[in-house]
Amino acid sequence: MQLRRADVVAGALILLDAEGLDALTMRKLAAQLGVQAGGLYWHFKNKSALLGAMADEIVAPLAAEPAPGSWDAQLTEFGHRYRQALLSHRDGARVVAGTYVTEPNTVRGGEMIMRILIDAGFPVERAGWAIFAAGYYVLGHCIEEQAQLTEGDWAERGAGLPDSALKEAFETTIRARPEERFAYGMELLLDGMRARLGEARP
Amino acid sequence: MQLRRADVVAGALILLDAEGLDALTMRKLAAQLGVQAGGLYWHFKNKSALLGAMADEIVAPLAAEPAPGSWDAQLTEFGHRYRQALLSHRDGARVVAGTYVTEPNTVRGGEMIMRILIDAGFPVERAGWAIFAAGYYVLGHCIEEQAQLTEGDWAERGAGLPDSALKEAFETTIRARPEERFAYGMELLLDGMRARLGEARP
DNA sequence: ACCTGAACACCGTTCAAGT
DNA sequence: ACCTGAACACCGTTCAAGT
Repeated sequence: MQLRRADVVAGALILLDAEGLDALTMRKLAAQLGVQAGGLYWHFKNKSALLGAMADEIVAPLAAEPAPGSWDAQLTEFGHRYRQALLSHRDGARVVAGTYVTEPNTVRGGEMIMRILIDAGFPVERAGWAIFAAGYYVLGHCIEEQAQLTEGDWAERGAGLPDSALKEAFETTIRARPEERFAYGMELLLDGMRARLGEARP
Repeated sequence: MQLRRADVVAGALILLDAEGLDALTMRKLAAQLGVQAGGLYWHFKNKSALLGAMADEIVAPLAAEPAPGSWDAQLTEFGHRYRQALLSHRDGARVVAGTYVTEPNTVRGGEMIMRILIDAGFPVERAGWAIFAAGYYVLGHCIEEQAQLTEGDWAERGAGLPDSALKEAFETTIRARPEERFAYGMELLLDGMRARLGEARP
């Protein structure tokens, strides 16, 4: 039974979950699929093309329509859905961050978010800027969330800090419930968007 | 003449600027410093410790006091200073993103930013959350800014997209003056912080 | 069309031994 | 204290050749 492109991606995601991004090598993946390493290059031009395909798979939940509601509720929903998608695979955020995907799910998701903001009254250019900004936030947050799992306790790192407001902030931040902290940052950005929208059409 | 730790970091930053992060190897660095690869491990436990030291060097401008002014002006200043610092070395944003630094400049910078927000009236925990959020934004923005240089024209990527609101947003976003786009995202976050601060103590 | 076998040109890291 | 020499255990990628 031959290997199809989709089998390679599926196998790669299994290996990712089992061993993490740093241990995801073409050789290990090939072995798991019962194939020689070179054989993978018939399906993918190189490793980064494979990672792109994995990223698009991870981000697939973004291609679904948002529930009806106000533009800010829909945007919040997308933000949380994006986070969940990234967290659904080990090192998922790092995989997605490392690729500039123009594959189907990413594109569909991006289009829907754009439509929400534009329909809400944002000029096209500002809508793009706002969405990029929110995207950076979500990615950064999730990369750090997932780093905690891999790197053992962050408390260790905090311990390296001198006593200070920073240390206290660091520790309370790290100890915070991640969803709550994530939602706070999303709200910060949404407050900003609401303020800017108010200016645009009073 | 022997190599000191600081010489290794300085040499690494030169190599980084010349060849980029992906080409920064312990072997090339050693060759440039006139030393064997193994010799570097006397100065640094491993490559990631070296990258941490490089990150702290890159971020050194954050250790300077902000100009007197309102809390939001000071925060804006820090944001732009952070961006400039990241852009001052090739792939600087990726170097900093890949390390959780507890070294002197990072710590001092972090403490000053915390103090600004706390003095402005933010509770410690929320100040930490807000600053992490802003930090993710700046890093993400700069990583993408620097990716443009290395990856050739982004227009190429945009060309892969189907015609849509997303494509238009993508292209206008990419074509925008980076400082202007950066400032817009910073303002979004600051608007959010102002709104939250208003609630906290009316 | 899909994969093997084998090679090429690298990596980071360790560690006895030298000075 | 600081570094050499040499090895260990890997990488991603290419490509003739097989089926």
